[in-house]
Amino acid sequence: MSELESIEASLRKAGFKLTPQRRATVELLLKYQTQHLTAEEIYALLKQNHPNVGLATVYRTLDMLTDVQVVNKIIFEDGMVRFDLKTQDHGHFHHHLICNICGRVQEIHEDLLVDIEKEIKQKYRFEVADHRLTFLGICDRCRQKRIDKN
Amino acid sequence: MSELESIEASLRKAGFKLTPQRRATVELLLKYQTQHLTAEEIYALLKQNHPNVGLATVYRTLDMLTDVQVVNKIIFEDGMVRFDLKTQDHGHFHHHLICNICGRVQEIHEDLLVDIEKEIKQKYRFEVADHRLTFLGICDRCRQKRIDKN
DNA sequence: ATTGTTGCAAAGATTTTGCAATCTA
DNA sequence: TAGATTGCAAAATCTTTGCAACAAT
Repeated sequence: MSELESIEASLRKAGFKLTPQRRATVELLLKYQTQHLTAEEIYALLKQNHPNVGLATVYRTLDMLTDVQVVNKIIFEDGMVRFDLKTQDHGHFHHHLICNICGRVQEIHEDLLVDIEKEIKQKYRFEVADHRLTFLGICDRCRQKRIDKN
Repeated sequence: MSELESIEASLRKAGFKLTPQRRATVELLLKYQTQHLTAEEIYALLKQNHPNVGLATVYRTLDMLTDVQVVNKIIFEDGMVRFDLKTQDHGHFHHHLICNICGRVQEIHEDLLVDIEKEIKQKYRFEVADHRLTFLGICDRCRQKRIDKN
């Protein structure tokens, strides 16, 4: 079963109808998997092939996909709301490196926090269900450019 | 020099005038240091003693305080923009535990990421300038309540 | 006195909602 | 066919801005 089919099955299972708009949105999210798109960006890309899709539908579809756990709704430090397909292999171990210079958002897929979560549980008696970890700084590309300039 | 005086000195140094509205805002942030207030919350609290302060002024004051590094503008997973006084002792080692049940935001003041930042730098050649770490889960209080119920 | 600052109201930006028309199952 | 879904426009939120009056240095 392809990833698309598996997502479509999740929707049906949750009792949602599979409309062309929803299918197109899921396909688009699959295509741009590595990126973190905003609702407006998704809307603009969708318009290219589906000129009369409405922005409200995009918002509603993204909400629904968030509900059924197909996408992650991520709010970064800049306050931008971005949507991101949840994929099996990435699971919940998914952190971000945000470059202060070029603004690029890089994902890293490894769990860095296993030991720290244990520590949190012991010290604060806090049951960790999920976490968000973001590093802000200067990415490799921008660092290289800086060196080149001098 | 009190914390208030030191903040007022920062403002003057940056060329800003010290108006009653600004002083009141800083005093309020000092008073509610442990909390993360939204602009609206700050506005409402301010109104109690300064009934004719404007919301726009609150936003402008908070922007200015962010510029001069007196407050942190933090955007959590819920998308709410919150403001938080930067204090010497807390520095940049300041993480959050957010309870999924009661919504309480708890700060923890220790640097958990020293080793991880080194790893990030080596693996991704990313120069870390700052970080944001948030744990989502169930706080001690809510966990206790759950146990009591059974 | 000069320049920054304020409050207000209007404008922006983003997201949500009401509703009649339309589609999916 | 029945109920969910859509597009549109209007509304709701949150934040910013223009401007004349005002206040801090």
